[in-house]
Parts: sequence; C-alpha cells; structure tokens
Amino acid sequence: MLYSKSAEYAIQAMIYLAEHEARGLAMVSTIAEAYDIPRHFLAKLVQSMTRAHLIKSFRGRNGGIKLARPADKISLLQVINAIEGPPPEQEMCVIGLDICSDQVACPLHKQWRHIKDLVEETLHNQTLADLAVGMRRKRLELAKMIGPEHLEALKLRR
Amino acid sequence: MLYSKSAEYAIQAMIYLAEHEARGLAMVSTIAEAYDIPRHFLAKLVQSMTRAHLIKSFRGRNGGIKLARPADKISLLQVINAIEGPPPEQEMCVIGLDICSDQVACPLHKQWRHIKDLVEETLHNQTLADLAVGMRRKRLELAKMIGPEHLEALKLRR
DNA sequence: TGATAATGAGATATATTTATCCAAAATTAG
DNA sequence: CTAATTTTGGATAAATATATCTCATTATCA
Repeated sequence: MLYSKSAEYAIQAMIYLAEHEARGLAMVSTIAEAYDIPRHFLAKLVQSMTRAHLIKSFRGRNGGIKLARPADKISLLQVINAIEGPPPEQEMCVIGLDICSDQVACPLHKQWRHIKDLVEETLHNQTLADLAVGMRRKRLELAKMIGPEHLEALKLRR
Repeated sequence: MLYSKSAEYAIQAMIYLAEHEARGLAMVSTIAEAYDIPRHFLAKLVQSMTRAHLIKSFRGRNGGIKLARPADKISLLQVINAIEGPPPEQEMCVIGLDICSDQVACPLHKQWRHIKDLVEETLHNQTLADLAVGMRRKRLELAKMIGPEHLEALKLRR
C-alpha cells in the first residue's frame, strides 16, 4: 500500500544491521541472502544509504558495511527518505490537483494532511533500535507458537 | 505518496461526473480534456469502473457515461478499490515480512494498522457528493484570490 | 607481489505501469 | 439503410521500477 519495494528492502537491511550492530561489519551478500533480496539490487540501495550517511562501507577483503551511527540515532523516516529521495516541496495533492495548498485546499486536504503528519510522526519516532528489539520479541513469540526447532528454517525475514 | 496515477485519474473523472450529475451523460473524451488525462487511458479506467458498477455507460451516438447511482451513494474507497483491485486478504506488512499478523506482529504492526484504519475510514466516509461540493467551494475561493476572469483558463483540474 | 574478497558503478534485461493507436461493436440521426 | 459517433477491446509503445551481469576499484592475506 505505501512504500516501494526498494524502501522495503532498505528497511529490512537496516534492521539486520541494527540487530548485528555489535558484530562489526556485515556483508551485503549475507544480508541479501537472509532476507531474500536480489543481491545486486540491495547493493545499490546500500550505496544510496551510504551516500545519505546512514551506512559506512568498507571495501576489500574483510570489508562490509555497518550503521554509520548507533541504531537508536537512525529513524525509519531517514531510511525511507534516503531511498525515495526527499519529500517534494510542493507536496502532492491526494486527488492530483495542480493547485492545492493550505490556502486553497482540495476537499480532502485537511484530513489528508492529518494522515500524512501521523505517518511521518510514526516513522520519525521509530528508531532502528526499536525495530531491532521488536523483531527479537516477534521471533520469540513465533518460536513459542511453532516451536523453536522450526524457527531456523523460516530465516530472518519472518 | 499513496495511490497510483490510475486511481488519481479515476477519482478526478468521478468528481467530474458527480459535478455534472444533473446533465445526463458525459463523454469520456470531454472528461479527459477537462482534467488533462490521456484519453484512451481514461477509457480503460472507465471500463473498470463500469464493471465495478460505479458507472453506467452507453455506446453510440449521444452515448456517454454517468454515475451508476447518486453521488452520495458512492464512496472514494469504492472508486479506489475498483481501480486498484480489492485489498489483499493477507494484508501487506509495512516492513515486508512474510509472517506478520495480529498474533505475531512486526514492530510497526499496531501503529500501522491504526494508520490504515484511519485512511480507510476517511476514504469510506467521503462520498463523491462531498467531493463535488468541496471542489465547488475550492473554485470559489480560488476565484476570490486570483479573480474570476482567470479561473476559466485554469480549467477544472485546479 | 600476487591471489582473493569485498564494495562501487555502469550496462543491460525483465516486469509493471502508463500511454497511444486502431479496428470492432453498438446506437442513433438523418 | 447509411453515416456519424461513442464505448469496447486488443495490440503496441514508452516510461519507470525492479533485477541481473560484468568489470573496476580497494583492501587484505599469504
């Protein structure tokens, strides 16, 4: 419903990095495999995030990537903006009208603004650290339901 | 941010029909010109909405299309669903996780569900009649700001 | 130094969305 | 009946998003 495949992949990769924060560098190919993301495609997303200073990358043998700063200092919103580009100045009207602003508003303008603010606030408040914790909790719940011996088979993306 | 070009066009066309409800049939090409929508592309969207029983169409000379029922009986949500197809059973997780449900929730699940519900509720509560009234009001405001003599030049889509 | 392993970057391929074109079918005016 | 007009539907094209491939660049190990 909301974001591109690219943004989705990027978020998954960032969560991976947050979960493995302690372990030093991670390889793009490892992450790609863990989340079933096309390897080279992810590589390009990583490049975007590197340019956006969300990731630090290191080439060569023993190279890899890691978060550019602690996971609790990176918000979901930053990740999405790094991938989708900065939000447009003249924000899009839901109905696609050329002229639609707070002054001359389309019928949905006010409600839509509310929704957009809510989305932005939500994404802004979620740090990668929060997501990492949430994922760990989720995996525990899942293990309780299906038995831990099956969890491995499900891989991380579940 | 949110919906496809197709959905946007469809909404615009439906608003047109709602605004011209009294006048009987309207032609697809007229609507396309009014809102600067590619003519043949709109024709296909109209077909979708006809199949979804939101529009009634009539072929041949003096043919055209009109709303299948009064504008206050058609919601924005219905229009969007007609174009984008019905919402998926297994609703997509924001983060793109395979397993994500109310039982085993991803970190954002709850907040996202809230947002989705809000969006759906908003779209559900907006009828085409509401939108038609809103557009008329908007055009009046715009006329006040730039002078009514310029309004014509801006066409309807503004 | 040379072989190896990693990211960076550009070219290319595939899929999906958006846009265009053309002929067929339906309806009505004359 | 004929010609004009309108939607229908299929084929095709262009644009964008997603995916793949290849080679260059950088760094480390032996």
